Amino acid sequence: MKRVTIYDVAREANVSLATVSRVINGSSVVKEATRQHVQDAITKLGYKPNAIAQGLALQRTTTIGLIIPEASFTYTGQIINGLLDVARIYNYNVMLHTITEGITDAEKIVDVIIKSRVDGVIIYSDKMMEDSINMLNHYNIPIVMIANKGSGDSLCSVYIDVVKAIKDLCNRYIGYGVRDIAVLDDRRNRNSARLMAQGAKTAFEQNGLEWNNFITIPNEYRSTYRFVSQYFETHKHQLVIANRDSQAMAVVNAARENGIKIPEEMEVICLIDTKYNSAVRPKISSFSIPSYDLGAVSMRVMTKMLENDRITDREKCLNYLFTARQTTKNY
Amino acid sequence: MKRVTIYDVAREANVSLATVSRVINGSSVVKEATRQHVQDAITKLGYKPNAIAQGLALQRTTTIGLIIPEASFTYTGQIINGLLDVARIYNYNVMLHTITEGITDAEKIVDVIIKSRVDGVIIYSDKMMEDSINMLNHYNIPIVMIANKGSGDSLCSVYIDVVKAIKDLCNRYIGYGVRDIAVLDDRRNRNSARLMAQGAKTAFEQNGLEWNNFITIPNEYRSTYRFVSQYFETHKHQLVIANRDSQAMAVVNAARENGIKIPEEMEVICLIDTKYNSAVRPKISSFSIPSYDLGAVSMRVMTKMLENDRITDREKCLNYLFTARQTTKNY
DNA sequence: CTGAAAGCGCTAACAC
DNA sequence: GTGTTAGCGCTTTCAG
Repeated sequence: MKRVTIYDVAREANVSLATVSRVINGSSVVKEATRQHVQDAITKLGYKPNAIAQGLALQRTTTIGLIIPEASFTYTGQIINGLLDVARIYNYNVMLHTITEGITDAEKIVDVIIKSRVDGVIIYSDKMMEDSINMLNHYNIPIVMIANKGSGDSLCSVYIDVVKAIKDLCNRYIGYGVRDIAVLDDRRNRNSARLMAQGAKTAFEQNGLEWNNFITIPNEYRSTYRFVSQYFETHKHQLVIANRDSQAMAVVNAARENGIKIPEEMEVICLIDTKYNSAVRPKISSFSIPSYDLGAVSMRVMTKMLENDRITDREKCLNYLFTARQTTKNY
Repeated sequence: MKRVTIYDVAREANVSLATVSRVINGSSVVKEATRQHVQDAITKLGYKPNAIAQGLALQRTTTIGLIIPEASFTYTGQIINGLLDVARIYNYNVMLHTITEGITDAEKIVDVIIKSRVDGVIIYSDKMMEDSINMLNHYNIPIVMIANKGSGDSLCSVYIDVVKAIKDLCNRYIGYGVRDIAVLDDRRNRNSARLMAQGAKTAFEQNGLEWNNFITIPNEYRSTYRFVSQYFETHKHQLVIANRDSQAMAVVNAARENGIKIPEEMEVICLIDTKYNSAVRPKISSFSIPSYDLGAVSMRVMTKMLENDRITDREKCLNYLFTARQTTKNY
């Protein structure tokens, strides 16, 4: 099927291109009769405007780039859903890029992004992408960071205050008399792990205590489980805070296999929970991160930047909520 | 930063646009000296070709559209990863679209796809989307379907033979003397459930037996778990085959809560397992669907279609592999 | 080997 | 209200 262009429509409707253009862009100056005429021609020919040509003429593509870490869809999925739902409302398309830590070269991805002339880019980022962000910033392209605080001229962010979440949690437990609280590393999201540790440290310091219970996972272990199953042969804590629910599950399984009773002897809490938590026994006590909102809000922020709306808050902090389940005692 | 165009480069290098164009497209006719000269200008100015303008001139965008069902990233994630890895190799971009059954209007998404002028579209589809596929076919745009067999003029598919997988499995169990095999519905993927049932039915028929052990999940139940926890109060099977591992987990949990011993009294197997299966106890015996390959192969097929390579097989069947774990006895 | 010029499909002044 | 026309940035004949 030969692609039909605006010329074909113009000829069919006996008007000029300009008029057709006006009709498809909903300009109000067109006389109703001719507008109808053009509409008919459009449907008759099955004409669909060429977004590429529009993009070239308008210098905007109504497409945004989304960059996410590879293989992490379990916890990025909801973000994407939220983002796409909002994008759809505003008629934006989304170009998806993934990056792999240690493999993807910042330069390469920036290259692709810039060439594709997206109107903006949303990055679900770890600290590792600082490079890309700096380079993109140099091109003056609007950026929204998810999960990382920060802002700038054409940079906004939507994040969850991890530090505060963990700090408040630790403060509560310290209040219960608990002193042995450990934070488990997450090699897939080192930054989040770092923030959790910071929260714990702050809470302890506020109570005049010292904290250095960060459990590092050495690189040689292929999975969290591999490591913790060994770790809990010789360790035990009153409370272990993990990043993802899958890690918390690994902790629970490993601890139990080593005879540690959950939650009686050791409690486990995670920061990010996915729908799998509901299928798992015991259900992990967790924070619910509003992932969907994270995506939806960042896309909305992006549209504001692109439409030059006044942005009241360039750093949007979303709330988390703690839900006690089966891996914590109920004090 | 003002965007630098091919003109700027041409001026800087004291050549014509045509020459610059030749250089960036690697044409071999350019004299090495001028080519170097142009290269220098390009790096000096930080020039990056405008893919939109190229798209308009070449009538191709090196972008493909990917359509997946919303909210299903747990089992689509690997597909996307595979697809993007291959796309990256061939320098294709991927535009992501999600559809929600019953909500997204097929017409609307086709509209968006066509307007965006992608070179081809890959659809991870259930039978539901026949409409969209037909409409797209009408526009003569190359299509690759994932998970659904079928082919046509500009249509290829990459799939797993679910029927065969389940048929073989059932045949084996029938050989063990097992007769009470049930297949659990999946409301999120009715088609897959249907194919599983077909496989079971075929196996039984091949053995001169009748089969009608399909467990339908009524719509009023909000989750598989809600339903099965009730179901297993009054039912028990020798083997239950579920589609997703999360469903299998629900079955295991529900059965146990009703005093049914797994795997001694009832075995459970699922078709699709995600990485969560490894964090769960008991580990579900399952087929491993080569999701990554599903994505990677479809993208490779797509590049072949787009590059007009000879395609030997328009319907590519990938292999599954059964892995016995803790929810099956080892016969 | 390189340059001039037409065209890809559309928008947006500027005329009329 | 509608038409004319000059771009948007790039590729690609066709000359030279």
